[in-house]
Amino acid sequence: MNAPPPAKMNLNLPPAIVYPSPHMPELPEVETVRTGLSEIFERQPLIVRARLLRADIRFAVPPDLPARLEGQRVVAVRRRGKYLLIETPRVILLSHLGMTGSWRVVKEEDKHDHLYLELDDGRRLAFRDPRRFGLLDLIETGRESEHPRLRALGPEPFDPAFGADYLRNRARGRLPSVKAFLMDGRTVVGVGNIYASEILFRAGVRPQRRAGRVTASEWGRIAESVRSVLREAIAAGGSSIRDYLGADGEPGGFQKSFSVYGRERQPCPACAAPVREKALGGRSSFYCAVCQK
DNA sequence: AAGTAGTCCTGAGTGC
DNA sequence: TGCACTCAGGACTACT
Repeated sequence: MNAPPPAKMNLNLPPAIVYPSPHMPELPEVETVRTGLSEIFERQPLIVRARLLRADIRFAVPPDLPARLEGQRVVAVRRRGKYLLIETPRVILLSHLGMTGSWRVVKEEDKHDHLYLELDDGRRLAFRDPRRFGLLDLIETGRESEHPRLRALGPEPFDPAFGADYLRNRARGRLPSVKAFLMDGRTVVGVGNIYASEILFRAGVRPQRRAGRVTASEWGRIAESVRSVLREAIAAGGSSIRDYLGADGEPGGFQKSFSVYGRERQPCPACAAPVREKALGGRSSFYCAVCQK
């Protein structure tokens, strides 16, 4: 798949940069996939056959997964954080796209296809994941809140329970960086490495600030930025569903613009000072030292 | 208990 | 051209 944007590649581009999609599924991409899957499953097709091609992805896929899916009708597709829940009356197929996972309607087989769902409308849906960081599991319908992967997740960014007060209370006394704090799925779901930098740029807060030292008004801007950055990214992805889920499957036209991510040494879009890069907790982080305090 | 480091994987990019 | 090496990322596990 596409590599993340190497900054050197863009040295001569103007500040209003549009990068090729890094194609890394953060919450907006997962929501885009969810929308596409909902359309595919709109008429509640029967899964006539399920085929597990390899079970050794990030976590071992239960061997009885195909058998328990066959004969079921998909009635809904939901999202929790970056997890997708493909729901049937008896079982829920839980999937996480990891870094390189995708769901797509396929005709041709690929060596990175790990699960096929053959539907009674003749379509074949593939879970494809070259790096195998993804996850596939089954949950009994109605018991998703008990699943170990979902149980400890924090609020959705668009949930009323998420907001400035929530963040401030939770961050009290915390030593880790505000960026690591935001990326912790127990704090809030769906904020990955790319959007964490973008969110903190919009909020005017440096990523390396200790979470416990962020002020109330800064939390207000951060909470608002979490929602607005993700909302805009979802809106941008909405038109690219076919790129993710089309018959050809290649994510061609999806483009996304970033203010600071992947732009070290290039001008800040607000003040033109060079964007800085700093590793935080082993993850590359980007910020403007002038605009972010 | 909170915090940190290590781990999984493979394609793309880089350097020689 | 080919090979060795590094890097990217989410989120878990295993330490301190």
